[in-house]
Amino acid sequence: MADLIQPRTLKGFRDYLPQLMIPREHLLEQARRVYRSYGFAPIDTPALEYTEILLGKGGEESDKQLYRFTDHGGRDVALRFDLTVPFARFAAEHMGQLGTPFKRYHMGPVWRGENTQRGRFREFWQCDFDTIGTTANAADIEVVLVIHDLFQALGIDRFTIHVNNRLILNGLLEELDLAGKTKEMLIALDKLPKIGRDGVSAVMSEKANVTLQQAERLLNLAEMQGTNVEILARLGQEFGGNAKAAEGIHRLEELVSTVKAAGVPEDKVKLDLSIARGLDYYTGAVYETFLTDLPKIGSVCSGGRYDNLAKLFTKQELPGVGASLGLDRLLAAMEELNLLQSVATPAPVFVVQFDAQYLGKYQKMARTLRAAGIGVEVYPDAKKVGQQLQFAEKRGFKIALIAGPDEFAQGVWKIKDLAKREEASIPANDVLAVLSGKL
RNA sequence: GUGGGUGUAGCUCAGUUGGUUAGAGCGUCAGACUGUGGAUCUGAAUGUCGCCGGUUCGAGUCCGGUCACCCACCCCA
Repeated sequence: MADLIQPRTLKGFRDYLPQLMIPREHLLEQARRVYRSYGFAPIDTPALEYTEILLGKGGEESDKQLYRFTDHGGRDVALRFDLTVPFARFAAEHMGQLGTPFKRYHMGPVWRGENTQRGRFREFWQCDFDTIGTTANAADIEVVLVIHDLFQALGIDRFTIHVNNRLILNGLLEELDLAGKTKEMLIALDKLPKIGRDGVSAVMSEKANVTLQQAERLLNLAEMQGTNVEILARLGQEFGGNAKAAEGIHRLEELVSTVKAAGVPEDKVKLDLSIARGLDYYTGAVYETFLTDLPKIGSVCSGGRYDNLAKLFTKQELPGVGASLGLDRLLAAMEELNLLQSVATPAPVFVVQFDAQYLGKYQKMARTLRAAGIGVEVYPDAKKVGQQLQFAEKRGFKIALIAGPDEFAQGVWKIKDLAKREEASIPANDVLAVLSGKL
């Protein structure tokens, strides 16, 4: 009569049932395939790190979100809240064996103790890819290509990659003698859509003693709208005077033209001077990817360039650029947009157990097909055929194989297309070939 | 972390001004159908009304707390 423990999960932590886990694994497979196709190599790092490793990179906000505790040995430890900082530690620790440039991808769970919302969890997977050891714009450009190919591989066409370059803002701030106020300016500009020009202006003057004239120039930058070509032209006119800004503009120009030349549709990339990204370590290109049909869920793939990722851990300069796919946010978005197939089985072929006495024959056929790479499930009970077929369809099997005394006497199997409800008798030796053609 | 909203069977919801054994549809399971599944019919199971406590003769219905989810702020994937 012991009291039952209530089965439950923590806030922001979720279970994944097969209907969700099957597409989730599919996303992982596609991400892995695309990353590898560009030459990114896999790495992994521990979920738990010394707290000092994780602290002090992205400001107080991310510090507050750390799951932090003292382990059994009295060590101050924390769960990683992204894959970038652990990578910085990793790179600093192993640079000698890695060599540069080094391209890696890393997929795994991260933890953030912040408030939950739609598409915002406390445990979620990121799929990062980064190139370190080079400042070449080619690497910045490649990030866009990877993101594009990734979403294409996932069968998502309605998305836009928003691109900006912090050099432009930094250059302008430098020119306005506000280089020390970068963070305040970013935060203020970020509020533009909500509080408007005058509001931002007011915040700037209050938080950073910015004059109206200075604010005007910053706002002119942040509010810039138009096609990529128009924006680039106006940027050159208005801000090209500063060396840093000019460099940023040049990099964006090159990015836009190269991506286009590489065959990526123009409308997939949008220059957006309003995206700044809160993370302090970005210094050049920044990227955010939005789904056309669900922009409110936030960016599903973001990243940028950082001058010196590993400076906390090594004196060696380690510039890099990369981005992170928010696997679980994307999955939540796809679920909401009905982009997920509801399949509850990873195997396409179902073998009806017509009669228990033939179990050996059923399993032999199943093994033959499995050896050819086809997933096959044999039903465990010799229930009525109708029930088994109903089960098979509900689970999402594509093909059912049926054989009883009559079939075995004739040396054939019935192959049934569960969706079309058509069946045909096929000689036992041809089953593999016929199935291969159908799947 | 702050503010607002929601919380009744697996799912979508109904439950009159607090009043006897808490309902529907869908779904699930069994049977009609001992070699063939989306139809029909018959029957069945399932809820500590999120959880804890309070007010009351009596609470799903009121109050407080708590947990979870949703929305906004903040930040971000």
